[in-house]
Amino acid sequence: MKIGELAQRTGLAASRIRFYERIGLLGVAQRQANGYRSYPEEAVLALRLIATAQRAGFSLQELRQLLPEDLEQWQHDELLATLRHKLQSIDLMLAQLMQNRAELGELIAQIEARPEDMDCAGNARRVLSQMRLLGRNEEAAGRPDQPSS
Amino acid sequence: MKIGELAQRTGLAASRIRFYERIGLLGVAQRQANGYRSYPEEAVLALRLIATAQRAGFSLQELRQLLPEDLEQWQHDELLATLRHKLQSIDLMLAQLMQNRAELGELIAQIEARPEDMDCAGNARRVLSQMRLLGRNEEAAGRPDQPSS
DNA sequence: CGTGAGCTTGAAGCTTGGTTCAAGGTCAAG
DNA sequence: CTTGACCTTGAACCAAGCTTCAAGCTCACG
Repeated sequence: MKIGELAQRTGLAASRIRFYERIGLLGVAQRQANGYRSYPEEAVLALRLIATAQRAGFSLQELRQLLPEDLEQWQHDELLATLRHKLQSIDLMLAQLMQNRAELGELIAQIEARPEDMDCAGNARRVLSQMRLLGRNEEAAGRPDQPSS
Repeated sequence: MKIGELAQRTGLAASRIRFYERIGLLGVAQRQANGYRSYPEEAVLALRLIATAQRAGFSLQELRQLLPEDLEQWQHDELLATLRHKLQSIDLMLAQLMQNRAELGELIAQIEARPEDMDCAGNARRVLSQMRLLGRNEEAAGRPDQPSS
């Protein structure tokens, strides 16, 4: 398929696909006789993986390192090793994402921990101070500020 | 505390803290008589929160919108909704990645459990085509997305 | 007093991840 | 055989998110 179709099917701009090829994230595409790039079906999946991984927080740099070079001349053992390596890297992505998730969850919990406890002065103040701190950090804490350190 | 101490305690560069003030993500810091910025204790928490949220995938733009000036009348529901939406999208990424992982695991198992089947051309080709896809291409589940502006 | 560490400013620079543009070549339809 | 959609290239441009630089002020210490 030509780049336009690939772009349409992945939802990525053609310029972006060319860009990925330029920086070596995608292999060099085959060419038709007229010079047009020609992609196999799998390219759709490849690009979707890249997009997903990006959303998962991976830089293109990282992805380039994670995706091995030329599969054409792979031998069996080598292949298995690479696949397993890939599995590991996916696990790594998962770990990172789950950490992201946990951090976000924490954030939510902190903010959520305010509904009824509002009248609990201690908690309220804690939450409030965090909220305030989100707004403008320099207010409150009304003490003069001497060269403290 | 002065900016240097704040930087040290948050692990962020002082330039970065000034940058956040410049773009309005942090409120304007109070000044000591000599013109030095002076931060309250809470600034430490504020910056950590920002850093955490960033790691959780929020842009500074988003954070600025999420953390409006007058937190006093902050709409918790709105904020919580946004955070939860973010959480969902992380979960979606997780699901996609886990599917990738499962498929890859299957593939490895297939290849491993293939002592004699090698001469079965059909199977070999199927496996090979999948392998190829892992090389410069890779499979993924998911839908298109526009990660950046 | 002067030396160095730390603070100030604005402006310029850098990296990442692309998009846009200009100047073309290709191709199917009318 | 022209028109318009689609493709090619390299180079320029862009936004986000910082860092670095230059030039100067402040402050504690010996």
